[in-house]
Amino acid sequence: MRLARHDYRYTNGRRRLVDAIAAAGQPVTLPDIVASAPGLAPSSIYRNLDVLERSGVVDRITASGDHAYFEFAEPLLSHHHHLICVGCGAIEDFRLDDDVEASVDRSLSEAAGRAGFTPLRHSLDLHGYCADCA
Amino acid sequence: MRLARHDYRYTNGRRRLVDAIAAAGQPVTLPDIVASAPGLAPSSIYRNLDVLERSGVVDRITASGDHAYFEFAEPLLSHHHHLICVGCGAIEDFRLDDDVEASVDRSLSEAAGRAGFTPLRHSLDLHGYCADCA
DNA sequence: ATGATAATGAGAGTGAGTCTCATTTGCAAT
DNA sequence: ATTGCAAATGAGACTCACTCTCATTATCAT
Repeated sequence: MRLARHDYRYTNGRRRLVDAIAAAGQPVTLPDIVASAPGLAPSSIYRNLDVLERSGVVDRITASGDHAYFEFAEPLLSHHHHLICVGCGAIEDFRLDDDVEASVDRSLSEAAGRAGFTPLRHSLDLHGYCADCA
Repeated sequence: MRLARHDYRYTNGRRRLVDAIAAAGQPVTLPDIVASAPGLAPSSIYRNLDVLERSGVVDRITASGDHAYFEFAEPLLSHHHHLICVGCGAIEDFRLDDDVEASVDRSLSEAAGRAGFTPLRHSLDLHGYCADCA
């Protein structure tokens, strides 16, 4: 369990939070979580999302819109990107062909090198209208 | 002038705002703008950034961090991506080779098609440490 | 069981960004 | 130039996502 490595306890609330994210199957906001796990206190959810992020369980997605989105971290899911609907704000995951991903990585490394930049990760998001909003 | 098309006036404050963004040469936050153009009222800057965004003059970059970043829109600059420093939050522009860009576009279109998604634009950002923070 | 310590939750607090509205400015037409 | 009017300004009130506080409660090791 990833929490144990950081001296965090696997409590009831954290289990329900993880379950709620798992149940959604796509990135969720705080209201999404409250809706699917009523009774969890918002302040605790935020605190625990933070703990989970620090422990490498969850990634925070900062898109434009009122709320941040959360999903399981890339070591748990596999590397992927996001379709972000500019209409309703929904975020969906998708994957890219390995060869394209590899060429992107190569190009990014070059660009980083030229700028004296130490790369950690990249994000590639497609913005547009989802099937419902089109 | 792009503002005219939308019945917006090219006022003194808007000129100073545009000048401040131009002078920076890289994406800026509200505090950056206030620092380089003292006397501009924050409420007016925000209002005008909104006007400029709607008019297609300025793009808003929503990264993690306290403030949104603004830079000239892609029709004015050319298509580019961002190096985002997770240490200090600074954002720098960079370009990708045309052939890589083209293959990314092709792959994104395919992925969008599979999901019934209507693409508008993509964002590709590299997160890491800038030369100063490394 | 029992103690030490971390987690919880309710509500107060913070701060970026937005809204309001009385005043000022830019623009067009006389 | 002047006048009239609609749009822009700016100071401050307001909103609301998110964080912090702290007294209470749950978890874990012994």
